[in-house]
Amino acid sequence: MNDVAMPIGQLARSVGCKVQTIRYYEQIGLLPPAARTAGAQRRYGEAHRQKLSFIRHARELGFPLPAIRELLALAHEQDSDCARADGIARRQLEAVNRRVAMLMSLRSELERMLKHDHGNRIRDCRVIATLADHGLCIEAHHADGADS
Amino acid sequence: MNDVAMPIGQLARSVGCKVQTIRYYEQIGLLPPAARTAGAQRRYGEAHRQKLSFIRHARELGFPLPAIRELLALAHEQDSDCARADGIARRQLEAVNRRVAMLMSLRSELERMLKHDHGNRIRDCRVIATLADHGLCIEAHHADGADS
DNA sequence: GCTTGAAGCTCTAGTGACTGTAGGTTTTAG
DNA sequence: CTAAAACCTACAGTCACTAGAGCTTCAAGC
Repeated sequence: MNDVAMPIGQLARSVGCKVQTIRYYEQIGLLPPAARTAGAQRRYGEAHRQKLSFIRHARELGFPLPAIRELLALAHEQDSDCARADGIARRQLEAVNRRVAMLMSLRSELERMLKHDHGNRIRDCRVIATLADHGLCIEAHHADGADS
Repeated sequence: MNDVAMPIGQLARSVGCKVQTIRYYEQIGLLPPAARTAGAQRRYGEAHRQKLSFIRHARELGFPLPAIRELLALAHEQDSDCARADGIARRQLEAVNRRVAMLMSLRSELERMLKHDHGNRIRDCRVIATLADHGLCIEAHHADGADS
């Protein structure tokens, strides 16, 4: 294993993210500053790789960076209570559940829009009509929080 | 019906969005500029309300603003072909399907993380462990990888 | 007609989580 | 020793809003 002295590009490839993302994480203090060569290039070891991997994995699960920051702090204090980490994950699960539910209803509406589209002219187009008239929806999706 | 001369706040409430959002849509040219009172306040009629409703509905369905812009243009030329609108909706459906699939796998991992969490100390915490070790995943979520 | 408070106005900056670009320097393979 | 790839900093841009400062206008009650 090339445990030490890994340049940033190699680290990026090894965890599947962009070089700039790593620099960004360092900039906002999510990753500790890397060691530098005489020419000021970053060099990483296994500890950094693991931490970055943790961050990326949590990001893929949809955790926002503040939550990840908290999880990282928690992971460091080995004897602290698990309940906080548990709570963060639970909140994340609830957010995921909400998003899934919303997307499923959106999907059914899109499918319905496409299935019933008989006209080949805009004035008969179900897609446009459905979007224009909220009343044509089966379900109301205007839950609350705008989601990205 | 107060068909004409509706101020921005009332319009915002009637479609369930923020006042700033409406001004933003006007600014980026998604909504045509409103009529103004002598004192330069915006006043809206039914046509504006319908257009804004269309936009909000499409946003709730996950359409990005450029796609909505295209749909609005399409809806205007009443005799153009429906295929383009259809294509946009179809692409959107595919995106929604991908997102649902991803979120479902994320959900199952989050549930697994929480279910198997027996330790009440961080060192036994499944949540932290799962995030730390990518190998504990059932499925890999790293959709695309610019890997060697 | 006058007052008052809610609602409106513009303009600017901030959000989250990156991504891209310009212009220069360092490393590394041949 | 050279040339190309990878690296560096610093800053601007993305998307779709959201928030705030500091001011003006509107509508209702008296």
